[in-house]
Amino acid sequence: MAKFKLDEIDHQILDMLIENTRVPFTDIAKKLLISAGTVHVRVKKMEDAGIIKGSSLTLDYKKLGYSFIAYVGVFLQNTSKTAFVLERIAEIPYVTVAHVTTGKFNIFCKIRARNTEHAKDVIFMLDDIESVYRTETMISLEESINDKKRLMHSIFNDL
Amino acid sequence: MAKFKLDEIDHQILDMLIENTRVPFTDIAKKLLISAGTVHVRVKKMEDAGIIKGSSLTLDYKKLGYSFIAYVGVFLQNTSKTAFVLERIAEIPYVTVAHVTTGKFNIFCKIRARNTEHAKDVIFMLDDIESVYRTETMISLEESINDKKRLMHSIFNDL
DNA sequence: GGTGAAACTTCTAATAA
DNA sequence: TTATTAGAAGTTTCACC
Repeated sequence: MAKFKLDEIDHQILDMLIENTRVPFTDIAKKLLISAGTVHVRVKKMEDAGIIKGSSLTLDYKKLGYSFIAYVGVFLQNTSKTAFVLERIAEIPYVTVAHVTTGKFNIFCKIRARNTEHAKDVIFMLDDIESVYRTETMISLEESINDKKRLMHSIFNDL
Repeated sequence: MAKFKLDEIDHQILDMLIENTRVPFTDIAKKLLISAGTVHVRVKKMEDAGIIKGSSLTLDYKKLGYSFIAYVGVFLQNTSKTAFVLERIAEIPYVTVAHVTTGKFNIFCKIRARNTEHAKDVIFMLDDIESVYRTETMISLEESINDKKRLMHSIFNDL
């Protein structure tokens, strides 16, 4: 898995696209004092290299009635059942992320739900999976950072 | 905080944009058998309503040399210092998400780093924050779900 | 609400440097 | 590698359903 050598121009293009994927290439070109064609070529190159995997909308889940976020640590009776349990977890749509982890838990999930009542249902679904021994829930009271752009800056200052 | 009433058309527009924000409105229009103008108006409405907060790129952090993900639970000596600690955490760029939580930990973070060595540095930075009592790290061995689209389907089937 | 077409903007690929 | 250019494609507005 190679590291790619992106120069300052690539970096700045990513920067602008991370904030808004629909920024016209012509705007990017104007700001960076290069041609729109160049922006196009570079974005394409990063897509071909797989650095840019895609793009997605940022939605306001609160406005959609889904304001409840919790993290759930899952303990398994038997670690060999990890793959099986992951498959079952993948069937619960309100589980948005699941990681196999070292440390306290075997599997670690993030869930998004309407409210505590709904979250309870989701957690029960997790508890009901065969070979899940028990779960431990951490309810998010407040989300305070989520800064992709700043991470990118750090990454680029490293390279 | 009002719930918005999105109809099936809005839902399908979001669906397509979630997968790729640069899908031309003309393509969406063709698929949904409506005019491009309508797509434009509806997207604008959802933006104005704040349901669509923005858009962002999905990058391959592995290819950028950042393959290490861990979750870190933070214990505070004094809960009243939560805001202060969050500010300090916000200064560490490799911490990509932080939540104030109920349950075991006071604050719960996700970090992204180059490797174990680098992660250790980041965790030390967390440990060094005044009034952080101790931390507990869970290293992600494997990330297995991250399906925004499926969540959206569930949300829409609810409404 | 939606449409369709016009006017405007952007994209993209080929060519040239 | 980058810039230019021109035709293709997409966006946005608006008069009219």
